[in-house]
Amino acid sequence: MILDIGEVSKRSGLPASTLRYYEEKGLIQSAGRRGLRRVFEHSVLERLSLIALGRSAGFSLDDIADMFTEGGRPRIDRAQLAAKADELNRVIRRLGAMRDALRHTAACPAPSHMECPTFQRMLRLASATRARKRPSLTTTKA
Amino acid sequence: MILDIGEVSKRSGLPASTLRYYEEKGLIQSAGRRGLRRVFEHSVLERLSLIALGRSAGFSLDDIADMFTEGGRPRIDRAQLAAKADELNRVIRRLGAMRDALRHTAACPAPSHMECPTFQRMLRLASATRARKRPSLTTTKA
DNA sequence: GCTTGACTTCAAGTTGACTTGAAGTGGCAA
DNA sequence: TTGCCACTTCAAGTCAACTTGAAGTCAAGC
Repeated sequence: MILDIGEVSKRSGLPASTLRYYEEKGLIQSAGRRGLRRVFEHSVLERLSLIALGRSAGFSLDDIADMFTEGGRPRIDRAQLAAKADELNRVIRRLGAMRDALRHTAACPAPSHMECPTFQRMLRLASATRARKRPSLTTTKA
Repeated sequence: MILDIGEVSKRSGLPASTLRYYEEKGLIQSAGRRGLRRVFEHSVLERLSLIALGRSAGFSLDDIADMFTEGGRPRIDRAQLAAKADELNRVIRRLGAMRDALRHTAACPAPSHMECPTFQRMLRLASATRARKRPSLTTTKA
């Protein structure tokens, strides 16, 4: 089964421009061309799922590219996965504390948040969390 | 107690350029100038903690600016906080599932991850998680 | 045979949060 | 008084992951 870029776009939910970009980056390959047009094998969809997975686990496209350039099929280092899981776990804990503090603050009767000890604890927690480059998440851009 | 930008930088851990940038964005104010130089009140450090908190909870700088331009002291909408907490909670659940799946996969004896049902479930989970703009988190830049 | 519109390339633009560089200023220790 | 160097401004650069636009190609349906 072969697909043109429009079909892959439709099935994967990714715009064609993104697919071209991914190809340029070496994340996916087309099976060839029909005229000018790229022709994709059906398996590219599986590959794209894998890429989505990596992205949502917090890997960069470059990280992901490294994961399966070798050979052709995904080669994923189990130790790397475990390390990523641990990292994720730390993030989750921190976010959990943040969520709880947010909830408390939302319900807190102190006239100013500044006088609320939970809020102050949250402040210290946040300040301790330096060294992250990007907004950590949920940049949903309202 | 007043501080020059170098001192604020040292105490907050933020580069001076970032402090100027924050001032330009209206996130912090200097108490005035001594000659050309900005003079900050000690309270700016508290403000910076607050900003760090907001950032780590996933608010953009603009979001944060909105939170305390009114008046001068932080005005944080409790409903907004609660909403953010809920959003955070959804993220946490998703990340938890991802973490578990990563761990499973790291330990999974299937010869190829593709044959592992948990891995496949994770793939579906990841594919369902579209519509996020930025890499969700932990872009630690190895 | 001709139009249509989905495809193509390539360069440039976008976004958010900063950083960097060049060129200038001025407070303060010696 | 002098000189250092932390400060200043302003413009431009960076980064990742794309998106957009202009200009061109071409397979297929009418």
